[in-house]
Amino acid sequence: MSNAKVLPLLEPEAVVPCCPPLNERPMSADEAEVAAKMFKALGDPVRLRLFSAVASHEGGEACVCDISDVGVSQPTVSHHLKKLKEAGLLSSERRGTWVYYRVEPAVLAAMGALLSGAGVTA
Amino acid sequence: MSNAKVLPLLEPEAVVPCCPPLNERPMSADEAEVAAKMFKALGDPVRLRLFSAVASHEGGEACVCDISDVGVSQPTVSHHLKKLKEAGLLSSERRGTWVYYRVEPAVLAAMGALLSGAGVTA
DNA sequence: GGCCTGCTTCGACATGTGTCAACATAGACG
DNA sequence: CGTCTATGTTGACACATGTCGAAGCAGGCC
Repeated sequence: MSNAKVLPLLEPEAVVPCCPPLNERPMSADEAEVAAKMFKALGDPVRLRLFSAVASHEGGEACVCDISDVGVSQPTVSHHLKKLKEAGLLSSERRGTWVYYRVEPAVLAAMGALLSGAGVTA
Repeated sequence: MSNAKVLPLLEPEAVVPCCPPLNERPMSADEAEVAAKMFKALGDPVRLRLFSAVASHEGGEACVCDISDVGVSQPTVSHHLKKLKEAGLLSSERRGTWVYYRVEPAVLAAMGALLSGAGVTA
């Protein structure tokens, strides 16, 4: 565990191109599968609060200890953070004693792109 | 397709003020409860496809018969449309033999506002 | 080394959710 | 009025999900 940490090094091209805006064309089954995962990740109140806590925290990252005051047990907090990480919305990094979570801007942008304009056009 | 299209005429006051952007401040439990409902509604692939089909349809509305080709049975389509309606994302109106569903722009705007900027700031 | 703190994983449980077949309802059309 | 088509509702069932307590792992500190 002491050797190099293999970082993703996500290039700007790697921005999730998941899908066109919702109102551009009917979504394909595959697109919907991908996009629904992201929405579902934010479809739980506890996860939404955790995510918001991380997103609004200084520097865009927060230690678990800083955000675990959402009314559920600590294992549950960990469970939800894992879900958010699996959905690509958060990334985590251990720094000494604490584990820090950070928002993944690319995925957020993708979701925003999905919604933006969806109610505007006809 | 030959009859009149009744446009929504929603007043601007009706915009759902559900919550601040995700990165502005940690969400309260109540806010998260409300917002999570909307995300959860789009957190299913079938619902996402149905919604996208309505949103991308001409005039922003579509008859059930136009969008029910998503690979599940008709009752299931009806069930999901009901869920989307309960979440405030769609509204329905019976016109003669057919029922037309239409996107609710205000809620879409609210969701977009939640996400917009969430990955941009720090 | 031994312990203490922070976080994750495991096992179990209750509840929620997606799905379908069968039935019910609403208009249109004869 | 009877029937046909288009949607919605009900009941049932399998599966996913949220939650917790207990145990495990990682790293700092004495």
